Amino acid sequence: MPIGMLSRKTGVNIETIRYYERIGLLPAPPRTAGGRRIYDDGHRRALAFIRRARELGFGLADIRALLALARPHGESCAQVERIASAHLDDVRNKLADLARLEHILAETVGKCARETAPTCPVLNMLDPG
Amino acid sequence: MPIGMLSRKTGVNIETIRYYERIGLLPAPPRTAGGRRIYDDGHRRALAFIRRARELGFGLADIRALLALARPHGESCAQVERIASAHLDDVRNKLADLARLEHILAETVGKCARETAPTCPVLNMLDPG
DNA sequence: CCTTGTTCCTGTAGCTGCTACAGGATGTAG
DNA sequence: CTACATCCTGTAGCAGCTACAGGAACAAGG
Repeated sequence: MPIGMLSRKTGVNIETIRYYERIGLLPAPPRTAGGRRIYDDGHRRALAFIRRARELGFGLADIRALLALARPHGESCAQVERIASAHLDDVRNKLADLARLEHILAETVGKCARETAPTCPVLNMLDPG
Repeated sequence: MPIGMLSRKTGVNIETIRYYERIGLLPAPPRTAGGRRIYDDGHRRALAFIRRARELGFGLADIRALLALARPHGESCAQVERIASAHLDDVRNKLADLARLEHILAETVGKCARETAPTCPVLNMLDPG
């Protein structure tokens, strides 16, 4: 199948597919006589794998490692788990940061609605006096 | 004060201060005869403002707008509030996304610990079968 | 066979928000 | 007067794409 169809099937942008090939994340497919890429179902699965991993927030370096570990099926689960739980830690840290953010912002914007302050509550919070 | 002291006082990297100047976020200070930047307390306050706003997740475009609105004190609070609450929406969306992520990852990594699956649970979830 | 329209190709540059050099000039303390 | 810290400019790099420009290839209709 040509790149456009692969793009439609996986929901990954054509430019992004070529980008993944360029950085060596997705294997380069064979070409037609005219030079167009022809993909098979193996490529489709690999790209779908990458896409799901991206949706879960894994970085491309992690995904590269995961793809490598996905080949010899069976023994390397411990390594996979290490990558995944490191990423989970990361996500939890970001979550905590964002929650703190949300709290402060919500509070400050809330003051705007109550309209009791003489100066803008948002600028007030940002201004170091 | 020279740039290094400003950096220490605000916790903003020297390179970042120069970067802010280059993109027109922080006004260019006067220089010594030898060409070194000399900052005053106004610069310090502006930079501290920028820093707090960055910590709250505002983008540089938003900060540029906020800085402009911070000058004519008093009337433009509505615009400030619009920027802040748009950002708050953004933060809440990201928060929801991350929470979903966290849930899926935690569940999957949890399966690894229970060790009952024949194949790696993480790879299993990523693999589109 | 020829045209039209779509798809595809390569290569480069842009985005955000910094950070990290290289290679040199300047300021300050002993 | 010499060290040494601090500063200068300019460029290039990071993630992870996205958006062109300028051209070639293919499928379908006449």
